[in-house]
Amino acid sequence: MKVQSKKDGVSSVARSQEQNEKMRLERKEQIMAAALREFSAKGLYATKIKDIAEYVGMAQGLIYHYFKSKEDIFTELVTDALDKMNDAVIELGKMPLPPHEKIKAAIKQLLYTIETSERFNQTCCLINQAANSTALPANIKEVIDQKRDVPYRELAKIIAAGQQEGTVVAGDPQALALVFWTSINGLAIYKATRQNNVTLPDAGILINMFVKEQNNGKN
Amino acid sequence: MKVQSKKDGVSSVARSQEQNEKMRLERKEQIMAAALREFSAKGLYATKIKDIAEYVGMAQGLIYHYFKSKEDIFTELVTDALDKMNDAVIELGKMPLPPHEKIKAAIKQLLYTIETSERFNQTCCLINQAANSTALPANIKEVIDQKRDVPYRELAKIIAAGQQEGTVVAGDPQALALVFWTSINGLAIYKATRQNNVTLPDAGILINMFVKEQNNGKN
DNA sequence: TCTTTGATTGAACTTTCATTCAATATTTTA
DNA sequence: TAAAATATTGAATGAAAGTTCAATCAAAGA
Repeated sequence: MKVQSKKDGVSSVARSQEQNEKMRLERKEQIMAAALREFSAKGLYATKIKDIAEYVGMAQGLIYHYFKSKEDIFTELVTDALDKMNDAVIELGKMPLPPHEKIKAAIKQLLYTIETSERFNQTCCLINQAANSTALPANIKEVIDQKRDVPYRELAKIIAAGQQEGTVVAGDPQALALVFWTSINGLAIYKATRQNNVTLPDAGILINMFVKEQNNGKN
Repeated sequence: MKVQSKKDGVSSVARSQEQNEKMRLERKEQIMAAALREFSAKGLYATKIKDIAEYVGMAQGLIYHYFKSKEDIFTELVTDALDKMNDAVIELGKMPLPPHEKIKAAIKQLLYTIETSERFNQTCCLINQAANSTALPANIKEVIDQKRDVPYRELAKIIAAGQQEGTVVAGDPQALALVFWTSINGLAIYKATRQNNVTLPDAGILINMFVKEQNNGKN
């Protein structure tokens, strides 16, 4: 029975087909984590491959063993981020709750995530950069154009449903959804760029902006 | 009496001391307008001097007759933008109106500006990029660190005063100010990046988020 | 142990700019 | 009109950075 000593200290029975694949994915994940950190802080063009490689602790050239190009890393990060965000929003829509409770739950969850997850905030920065730059390669722009409107649309549906029930404040659902997401996004970015003592709004403040008062008891 | 024929078609009595200075400033203004357009869409590092020069219709080299460097243009743009924004907010604070009316006026004015001024929206994009990038040269970062908190602080004061009077919604003033500006900023950026049919929120929607209902009659 | 495969390195290659500069054109002054 | 000052051009320069590659190392299979 052969035992392999791995870099990460894990020893196991040889099973290299899968093991190799898994290690490769772990390595890619390391690179992507470093790239997210760098890209979210500096953007695609101010981030150097050298920065990412140094952060991971590998030679520049090795990056190209795992990714075709710098833009490729960026594209993969942005695609993943948008997909996860969109999946979460679609899940929210499917939850067995009345619309205003969905909104309350979303606000609480999002604020908690902003408070606790540096990675989430970095991801918001990344999406922000990607969505607001016309300088990106065409393939990234396609991905963005195709995916970035989903949260607005889904939330607008929930808001419209809540207005039907009389539990959500009046106003064009699209417009309200827009304000909702720009706020959340802005808060995440604000937090990401000043780790120190940031006063984030209490969930109640945001809930009051979207849910009618009588439906906003503490729970 | 000598008559000069100018590029811009203006003929006038020779008075070159001032005239030259004025022409120089006009030229700088042209460059800055082009640079704002490019920087706001692409960021500092994805924007090439060639892009700016082409947009103005001059040779690359000539840019350096008017500015020391690319970063210099960026710095000047960001400084001007932050100063104007801060001046406007401070003016708002001094207006002879009760706090909630200041907020209502600000929302109306800002939404109208977002609706009508492409330049304002570009400026928001520029500030957004500048404030959220750690990749900028140190001197720009100093300018930003020093100036970017003014609108939050000033608005928080107004909000706190309104709460004293019972006309503004409850919640930490800092946090409310943060939501206010992230919303405004987000809307401007949203508009800037999709010129087509964007549904901006009605002023009433935003006013209801910050001003108590009984103080929110149409006027 | 020997071979093969994949991981890793770091230097070399190449391209892309920002910036400089010598030359030219234009305007102003005398 | 001639000299001086200013504006303008576009090519040259040089540095920075993305990407490639030949060589080395490490692990796995036979």
